[in-house]
Amino acid sequence: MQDAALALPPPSPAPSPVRAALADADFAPVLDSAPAPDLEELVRQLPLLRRRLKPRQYLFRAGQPRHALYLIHAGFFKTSVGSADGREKITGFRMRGDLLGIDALDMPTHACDAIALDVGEVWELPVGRMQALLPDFQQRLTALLAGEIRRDWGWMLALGTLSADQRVIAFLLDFAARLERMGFSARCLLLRMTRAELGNFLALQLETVTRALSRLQARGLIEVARREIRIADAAGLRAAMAGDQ
Amino acid sequence: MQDAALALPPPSPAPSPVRAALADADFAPVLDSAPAPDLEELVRQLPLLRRRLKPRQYLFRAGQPRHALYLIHAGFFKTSVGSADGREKITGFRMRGDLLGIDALDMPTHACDAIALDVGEVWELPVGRMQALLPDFQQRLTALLAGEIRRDWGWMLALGTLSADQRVIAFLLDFAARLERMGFSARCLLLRMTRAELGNFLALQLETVTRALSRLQARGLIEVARREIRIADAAGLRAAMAGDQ
DNA sequence: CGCAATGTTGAGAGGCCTCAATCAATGTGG
DNA sequence: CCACATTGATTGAGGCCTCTCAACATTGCG
Repeated sequence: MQDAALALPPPSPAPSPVRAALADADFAPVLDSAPAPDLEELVRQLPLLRRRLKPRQYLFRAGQPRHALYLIHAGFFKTSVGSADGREKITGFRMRGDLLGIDALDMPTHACDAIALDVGEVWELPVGRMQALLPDFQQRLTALLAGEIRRDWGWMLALGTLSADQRVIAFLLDFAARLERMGFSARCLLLRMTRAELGNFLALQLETVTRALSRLQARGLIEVARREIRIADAAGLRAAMAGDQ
Repeated sequence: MQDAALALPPPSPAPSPVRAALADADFAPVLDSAPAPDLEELVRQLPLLRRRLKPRQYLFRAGQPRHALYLIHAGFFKTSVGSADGREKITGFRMRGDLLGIDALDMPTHACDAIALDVGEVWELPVGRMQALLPDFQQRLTALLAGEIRRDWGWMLALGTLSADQRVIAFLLDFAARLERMGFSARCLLLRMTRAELGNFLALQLETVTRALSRLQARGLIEVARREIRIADAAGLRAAMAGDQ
């Protein structure tokens, strides 16, 4: 659901059984038969520790002891992994409703860095107590983990098969779809990350991101003003991502 | 643990708290305090359905109903995802001990294709019954899911920051490490996949893979004979991946 | 044995990277 | 309140790595 923008058309009436299984949206009707409420809705009453963060502040770092999971209540975050020789890769941009720290559920310490991109608030979920309070908490964790895997695979597919312009489009469409799910406008995006961070995530140099945005603007598909991006022609973007360069 | 080769040196005594948290090996001592037996060991007695596959045969395809999980008992497999417009990406090469299908645990249908690279045998694990039989089955699933996420992140980092030669080295070292864990030689690799499949996984063209292998051979680091690869200088490979080009 | 699939190597082109300069926005201190 | 430094974004020029297209060798199989 989160990456609906990545897997374009609906399941094709194609040769092999089914394709494009990455689009969780295809299965939404099935899953929604039991109207599952938000995790945030469920834990609203609980006396959770709430933590506020300033821009650029670390929520946690790889290697630090893992005390709990963190449900994002407000703000935007990035998660990243690093290698010993200094290389670094942003693994995702996270927003309200996302759960941070699940990737290290089986470890005593965190496996990635989590950094606030602006002011943010997270709710601390103690895993042990949660399982007692919410009977299906483990199920939810499993679903979130599996969903993260599919999301990662979707981006691996995108980064491995799309050109620079197409990757930027894929990001814009995905970001717009996620904002829309949160009730914001899907037309007017306010990027919370720098060009360098966007390039890191998309496996591009920051100059290439800038140039791609300029090209898309020149084609009349978007309007760029620093970190504010208006989507002028969503259909055109989708076509440009699937069709030609 | 599976990708020890990806995250090179041990945690650095560096500026920020800790780095290189991707190396599960760092945590092995902690986790091994409770000597966890293989999943295969645990289910050996159970009356599981065993399925044999021929080379190039699909175990399952994206979109097909998910009946169970599949524990690889013999052979090598690849998993891949596809987009509606025909792009495809191999998400991993799987071998004995790996569990196939967990990425769709929260869905009624599979989220990827699983294809045997040679003759193979899988054991069918019915999720529902497993949870009754093995009290910590859910825990194991969680660990496997989280491990897959970290593994994916490790490769996203590699593909996003390494050159063609370095990516090939990363693959060879990872493959060797996994074979060694299974009791095979870490010096003599028999690749089960074509150059095209390897290139797809590493986000390279097949010719680039061939050229990279040739260059590594010319530098005396490996010996290539079609799909048989002898690692002549493991330390040199590691240095070439971290250090220079 | 001949065909198909796979792997290797070469030549050329192109997309992205690297290096560099410029500009805008922000905030800091005198 | 403004000079100044800092950060981030944009654009240009040139080079290199990888891709593309092609030919050829090798292996395996019907």
